[in-house]
Amino acid sequence: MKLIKKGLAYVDDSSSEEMAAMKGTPTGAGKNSLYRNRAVEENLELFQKMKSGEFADGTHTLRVKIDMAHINMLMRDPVLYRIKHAHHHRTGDKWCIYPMYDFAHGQCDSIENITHSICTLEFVPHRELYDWLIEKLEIFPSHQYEFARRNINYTVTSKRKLLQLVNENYVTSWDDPRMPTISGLRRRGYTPESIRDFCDRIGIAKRENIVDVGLLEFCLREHLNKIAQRRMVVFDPVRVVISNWVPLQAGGKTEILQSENNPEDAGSGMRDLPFSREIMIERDDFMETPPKKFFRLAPGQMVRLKSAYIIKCEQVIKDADGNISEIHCSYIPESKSGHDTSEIKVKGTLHWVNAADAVEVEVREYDRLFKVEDPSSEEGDFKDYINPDSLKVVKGFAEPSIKNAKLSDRFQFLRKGYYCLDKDSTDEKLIFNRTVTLKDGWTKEVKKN
RNA sequence: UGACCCAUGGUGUAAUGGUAGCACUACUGAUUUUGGUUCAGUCAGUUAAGGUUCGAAUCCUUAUGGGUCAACCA
Repeated sequence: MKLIKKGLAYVDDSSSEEMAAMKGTPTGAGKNSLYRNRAVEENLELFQKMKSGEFADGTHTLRVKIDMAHINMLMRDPVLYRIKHAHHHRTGDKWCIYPMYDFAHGQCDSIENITHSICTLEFVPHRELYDWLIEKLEIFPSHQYEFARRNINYTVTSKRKLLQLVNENYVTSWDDPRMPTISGLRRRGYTPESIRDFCDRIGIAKRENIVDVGLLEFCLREHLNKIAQRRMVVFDPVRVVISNWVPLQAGGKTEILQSENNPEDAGSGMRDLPFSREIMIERDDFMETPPKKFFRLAPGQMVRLKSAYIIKCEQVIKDADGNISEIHCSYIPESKSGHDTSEIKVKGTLHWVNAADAVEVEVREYDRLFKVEDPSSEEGDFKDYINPDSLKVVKGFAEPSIKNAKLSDRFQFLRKGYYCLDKDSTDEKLIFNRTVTLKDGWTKEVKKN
């Protein structure tokens, strides 16, 4: 109203197409609207009618009168209000006009006495209009400051693009653990501390950027390493029989061992770990003909079982197809963890679970959502570059203490990665999300050779 | 054929006109009952050309490269 009365705003009857045609181009001036010089009284009356719903959607707009030849296209008489017969939760159906973003922006900031209104770089040209409106409206002078948005490689951060991923079912929901949304990251197991640390490290500036997702993962691992409870879970098991352990049937027993919950946190305590004649280890922790520097199990070689004993591989049992079905090992009784008097030094330590009470769990392994670093800058649609293998569901066999897992717990599955319980879990079936893997020096070593 | 924004190692980000630094990554090595962690170290940078200045990443000019702008979207 103030602008109309000042003779700075007018009601325009042009259609959207007509207005676009008269707007000109970045290199050519636009033309004045036929309705630009309406009398103040007439404008007030028409605007009143727009508001009260006497016109159909799209028939009229309220525009501000600046300069149709302005070098900044946003200053060529931009629209302030358009008619929309939309139901509003406060005004119901009585109020039929809605402001454009540029018109509302400065006033919202001003009403709240915002001194620094920050936004992304594409709004730089809008600042001129923002300032112009504040000046003419004579309201509190908020100021807009622009910075570059933060991008992360192998994903998209645009809300509009993320919306497509949800709507078109490329992911299950906004909180799908592959989504770079707060709810997605949270469900995936990211801690708030790690996200804040990441934000501090990447800083803020005006230049285009794509931050390496590796930095986010570094912040995450650094925090998780300090707080995550250690557990042992075997994913692709092979059975190991401790040949010199007395079988249960012959009076042998299950020994209860102790293991620290977190070696980085002295106050985190210990937990019980059953150990007996038959255990499971990771299939790729054994090789019949190992390369150099393979510090795991191999015929005749010794390794330590974490928090348990040192074992020596004596014999490999294969099935009819030649696949390894069992590995027979002897254990060194004097090498018990914490009471080792054997003086044997081994290079490798393996995680394991006791076969008799292993708990089967489902594990969801996530990978990057896109195959390329910057999906939006590639040819064609960004969705053409979605990684089809971003979710892999696998089985795991966990030590019995896993049954006490709560939704808020963070775990490190030894030598594997960080995991958390997913909300899809039931009492019968525990489901874990892989938050992030551990740094893996060995695969790198293998690739070199 | 216009206007505006931006340009520092592979990545991200610092440096009243005064020694180009920090972090991640990569690579070496040490430690390790997680090939994790930790510790020590190495490689690597001011887009280019002029100008101003005792002195330029910083100021000026031009060039080059990248981004943005023609919704009744936000």
